Amino acid sequence: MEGLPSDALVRVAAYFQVLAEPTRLQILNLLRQQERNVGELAQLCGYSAANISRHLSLLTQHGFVARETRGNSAFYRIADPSVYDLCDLVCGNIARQFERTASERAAFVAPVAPRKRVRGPAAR
Amino acid sequence: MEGLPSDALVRVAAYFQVLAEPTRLQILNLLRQQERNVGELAQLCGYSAANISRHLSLLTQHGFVARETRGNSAFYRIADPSVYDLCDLVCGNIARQFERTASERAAFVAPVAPRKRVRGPAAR
DNA sequence: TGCGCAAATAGCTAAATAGTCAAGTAGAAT
DNA sequence: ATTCTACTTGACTATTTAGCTATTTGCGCA
Repeated sequence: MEGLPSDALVRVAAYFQVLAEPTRLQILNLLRQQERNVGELAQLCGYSAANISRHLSLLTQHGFVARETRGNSAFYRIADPSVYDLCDLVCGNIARQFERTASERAAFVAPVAPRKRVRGPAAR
Repeated sequence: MEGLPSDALVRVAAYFQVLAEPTRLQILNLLRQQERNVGELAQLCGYSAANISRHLSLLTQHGFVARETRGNSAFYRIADPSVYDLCDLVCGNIARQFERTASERAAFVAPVAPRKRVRGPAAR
């Protein structure tokens, strides 16, 4: 994405925006296993069906999931599995950040030598 | 990211949120070439230095960029190049979406056979 | 034809946030 | 020391949006 025109950046940002919401990530996670209808997803997520329906609408618009109406339910399934690769990449980055901050914290904590516990009376 | 606990989803969502903003993507794009100070970035982006400074603060907090003060300027550079892999992946997905919608559009337009232009008088 | 259920939408509220300008802060240079 | 410059932060506004409840739509079925 070297020299992207500004409206391309807008589009990429919109794509990220769809994924920038815990409830939508949870939905994607649930659909990883199997397709689900709105009511099931609502119950599993612990939100109203109206809310989940909106999220699903957004996910559909952006091509993350696909809708199929069957009986009088609407079933949703993953349309683009590559989103999971994306999430895995992000998880990796976050894990690295964790290590980084952990070692930074260590830089503050470590200087005081670890006290040697001798016959200590049950601490705490 | 199979069975992530809900606070992990919150963290992943926050990560995506940082990238869900055209101005921040533009900043990351600019820093791809070389490090820059706040004033330069502000001018290149066409926003106030205050605004850009805020964006840079967020990017720094999340480990995307690193700050180094030199002279009386603050220079920023990319701290985690893997963000570009992420963006490339997203660009690929968006491109595929484009093709998909293009072929869907074609399904509406194509049925009318392409008219054969015969000695046409300058159309339009 | 009308009933009943699932999903989608309308309308609302509260919270988050990108942008602004103004004020504060901290080095550099005179 | 004072001033200049660059960056940051405070305070505000406007916009977006995740959640709710209530209503409408659409399909299956009696």
